[in-house]
Amino acid sequence: MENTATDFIRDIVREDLRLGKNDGKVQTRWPPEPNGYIHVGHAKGFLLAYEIAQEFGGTFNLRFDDTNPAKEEQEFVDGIIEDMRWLGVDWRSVFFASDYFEQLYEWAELLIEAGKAYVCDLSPEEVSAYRGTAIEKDGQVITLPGKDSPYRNRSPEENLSLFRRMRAGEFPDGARTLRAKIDMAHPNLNMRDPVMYRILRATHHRQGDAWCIYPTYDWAHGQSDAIEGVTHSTCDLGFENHRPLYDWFLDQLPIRTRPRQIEYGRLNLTHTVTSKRWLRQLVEGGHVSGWDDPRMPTLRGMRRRGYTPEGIRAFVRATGVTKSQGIVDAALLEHFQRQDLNRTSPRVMAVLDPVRLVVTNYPEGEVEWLDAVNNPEDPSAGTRKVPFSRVLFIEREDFLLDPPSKFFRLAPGREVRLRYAYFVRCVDVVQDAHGEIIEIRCTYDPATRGGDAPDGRKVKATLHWVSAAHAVDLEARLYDDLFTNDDPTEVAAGQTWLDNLNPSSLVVACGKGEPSLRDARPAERFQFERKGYFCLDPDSSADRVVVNRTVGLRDTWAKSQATPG
RNA sequence: UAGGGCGUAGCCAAGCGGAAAGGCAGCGGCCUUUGGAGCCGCCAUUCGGAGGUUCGAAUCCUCCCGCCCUAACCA
Repeated sequence: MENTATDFIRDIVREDLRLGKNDGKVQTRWPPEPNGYIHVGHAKGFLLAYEIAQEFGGTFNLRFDDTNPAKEEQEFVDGIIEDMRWLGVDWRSVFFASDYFEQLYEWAELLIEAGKAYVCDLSPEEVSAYRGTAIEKDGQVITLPGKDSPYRNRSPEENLSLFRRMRAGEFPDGARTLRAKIDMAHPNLNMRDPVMYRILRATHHRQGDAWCIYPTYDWAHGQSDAIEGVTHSTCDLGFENHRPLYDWFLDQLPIRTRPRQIEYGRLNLTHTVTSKRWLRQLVEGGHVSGWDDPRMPTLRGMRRRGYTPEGIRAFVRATGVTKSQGIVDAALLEHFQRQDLNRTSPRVMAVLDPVRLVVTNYPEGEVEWLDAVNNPEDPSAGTRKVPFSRVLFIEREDFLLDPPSKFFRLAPGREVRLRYAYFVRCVDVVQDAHGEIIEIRCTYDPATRGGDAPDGRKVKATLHWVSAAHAVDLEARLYDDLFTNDDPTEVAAGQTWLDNLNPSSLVVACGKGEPSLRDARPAERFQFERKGYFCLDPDSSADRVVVNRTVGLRDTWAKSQATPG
């Protein structure tokens, strides 16, 4: 794979290698919690870890961070694996933090025996108060120094006994915790005797009811990295101030390898949200059709929309790896999608807003099968036959009764080319009682068959079209930004972030497509000439063709119309 | 408030003491049987601000300003 990318994390890996750390090995991992489906932001995370392992001849593993049975489900582990595979990522092994519960438990006893952990009977509110959690005072937020828990000085023997009874299920949920004995005055709140175990009776998706105490993230994460032999443990900036704790735990344990946590800024995209909490609300609130709604930034949403794995990877790569927190313009994602789709998508003609065009001097009942190029970017894609006949459909917006000067398309008396077919000249227009155009009447020049005029005359426009008698009906789902503003988390006074939803993020059009579309398979991608990239939706059936617009073509004409002047 | 981070063009982002890469967006033009694609050109006298060190600073030092994160028995 061609990837000369470099960034501060790769610099660290390179330097560690140069210094001979970790016996010259590189091992990375990606540790999702199986509590939802993954999105582009996650893709940045695992692509980074995966590609680093590849570039440095190392190992990449997938590990599910399943330490909270209350939120996790098998459905999501399956979904995450499926989505990662689709993006083209693979791994040496799939691990589960829950497989380390016994080891973690033993290590916890080790800490207790060393006087480094204790069982605490404080309630969550009390823990928070003793910790010196920030409070508001005189309009100012202040942080108080922490106070020792009254249970902090229990003997190792008593702690061990209590901890074993916790595991044995002798106490109710939430009654006690095991806490690390670090420093209640530490400026980093994470170091003020963090909780290592909580009592929680919930059925774990893999462990069933084997446990009623569960390790917290902090007590499980670094240890899992160490057990697996991870050398470089990447995560997002949100975990920066957990690093001292990550290191502290590792310092107490008899481990053979020493993982290093490195944080990077997460990927945010304009006009969408990338937070499982918000995405879940969109799904559960019915604002989208599901986790795979084509407007969702989830990998399955993007897949259904027709985005290509290559395009997504190129996009993620282009955004770089830094510690700054930015919002990347969604136009960059679209750019990489168009770039990939342009060279790979077969072209097809489809009309999204059809209006009848009758070629008055073309023989009734006659059909010609004309040659059309499948992909001008790829000669090996070959050609296909497209039927031409007397009655056609063209795009309603390609005709104007009274065109402005810059409008090159069809108008009364004007001649244009029908792609791969003939030059036609508009000779008449039929309107209904409301002035709505119901039929455009043209004559064609038989000498221009294929689209070239032997006399060398030029036309200013080439239109796409379909033969009415041969057309397949299309339900075209046209997507726009899910949210109207760049950053949907910015909420106007008196509103919620849901008020930022774009009411026209989905528009359904009833179109007409060339007959080859009848044989399309779900997920198959096309370029509808002059309109955009589309793919077949799984909602399609034998008598219904449903397509999703992945992304439109760049349209400088529409743009110039949108901003007159 | 404390602790941890971050500030280079509209958006990402290189740069690490010798004198502002690149991509996206935008704007012109060429070309075109997709107003697509492609091609060419333009787009930061300046790097959050102010001082200082230096022959020389986006890069080093000092102070200031702004923004973000954390303060769950979530991850």
